[in-house]
Amino acid sequence: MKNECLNCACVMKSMQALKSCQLEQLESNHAIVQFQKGDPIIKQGMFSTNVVFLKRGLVKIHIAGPYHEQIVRLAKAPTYLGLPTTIGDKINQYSVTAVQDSEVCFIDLNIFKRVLEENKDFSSYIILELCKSELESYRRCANRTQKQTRGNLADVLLDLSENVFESTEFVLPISQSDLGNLVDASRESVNRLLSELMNDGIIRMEGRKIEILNKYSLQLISQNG
Amino acid sequence: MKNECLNCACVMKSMQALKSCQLEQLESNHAIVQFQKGDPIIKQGMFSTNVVFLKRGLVKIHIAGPYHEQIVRLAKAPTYLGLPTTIGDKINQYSVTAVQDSEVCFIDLNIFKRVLEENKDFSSYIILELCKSELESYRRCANRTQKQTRGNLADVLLDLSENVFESTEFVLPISQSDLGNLVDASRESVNRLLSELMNDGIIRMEGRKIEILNKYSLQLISQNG
DNA sequence: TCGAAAAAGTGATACATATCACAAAATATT
DNA sequence: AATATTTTGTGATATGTATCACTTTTTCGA
Repeated sequence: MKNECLNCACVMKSMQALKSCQLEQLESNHAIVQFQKGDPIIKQGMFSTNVVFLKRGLVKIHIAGPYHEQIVRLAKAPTYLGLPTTIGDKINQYSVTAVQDSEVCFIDLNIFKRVLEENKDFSSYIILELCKSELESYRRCANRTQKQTRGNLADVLLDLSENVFESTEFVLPISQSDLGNLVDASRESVNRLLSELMNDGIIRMEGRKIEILNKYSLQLISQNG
Repeated sequence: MKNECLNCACVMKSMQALKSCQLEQLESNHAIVQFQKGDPIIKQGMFSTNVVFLKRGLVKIHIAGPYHEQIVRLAKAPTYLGLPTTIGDKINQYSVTAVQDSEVCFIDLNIFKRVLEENKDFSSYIILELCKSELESYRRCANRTQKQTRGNLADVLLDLSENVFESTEFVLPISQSDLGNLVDASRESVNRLLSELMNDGIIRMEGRKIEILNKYSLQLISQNG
């Protein structure tokens, strides 16, 4: 009987493979669940007792701000989800929702913590990831607040193209309203700015299908106001 | 010969005391340095090879945004400084500057990492801190971007009063210009809003000395626009 | 397949806040 | 003590974006 965890990125990403006894602990205390586009995976305000690992798919990480929902970022598989909110607080401090059909592995928090304690390399890896992720969150926040919407929108389009879909042509995984929540703007502003980008021949849009025609212009817009 | 680290909050904060051999490792690989108000402690863009622990004083953590410097937050002793930027990247991704005379302990990163690996409780503690800090940074970002300046300014004043100085009367540790960098507003706006708070009898100001006259009003302003 | 709900498109208007341009005050610096 | 530099105070103006109010289109569920 082969151990399912053995080839899972959850483990692979931690450079040093876990010992087989640790693998077994994970194996017997995890659950793999399928989620459909739109399904909530982690819900802010609920108890969290599981570490969540995204095996396949794309999700949005979002938090209830003082006035509206803010999308912190999109995350694509393979990656841990909600490590901070699972370890940092018994109650989820943010939500995670599938924006594409996704496959998720739930790992019992206590087991995860035990493996973390038993395996130095694994815990070093997790500490490193947490540090990087916090750095990233500082940078994101500085950009969001200082750039104006046009620049942030350009950033999102570039990120989707380069990192998420790795193509100049892709289908927007979220609504314009959510795009607004991701760049701290209203749905209407996003719409107007997208139209503008179309009129300027920088992108082509048909429904949610987007093609980036002029990446260089987008980069300029991202950098300047 | 007593070990200086023994009673330092750097160690104390990690619930379980370190073993004496670990204490000795820290003892022989740390350096305590005094900083004056205005002195840079960590500089963005420079190599980082030390974990930094703030023993005494008050600092600002700031990052160069696309257009101007942004103050991520103020941090008061005792606390680790720049764990994410020290562990997460060889090059500092943000700066830390003393805003009051401060005392800082530099610990060699390799030693720190070794102790981290050798002591489960310590590494659990650090992981927990990192998670909490990331949660906090999400929350802060959502507030900053969604609230308008008046509310953010009220937040800062409340935070200074309640958490930093623990008094309704205190001396502003930073300039109005920096206050602007902390609430994502221009120096002029901050100035006008402070005047407004004075005229409304919510605070009293004489130079940088501030007294909060009506905490409840400030809380209201923090919550509403 | 039809009706309802959600998403997208677009004009008019309002407003918070940036920016510019100075003057006055307070702090450093030599 | 004298001078330079930083900080603060305040008006006038410009502008990016939110908000409101509607229509059209697309998507979804019964």
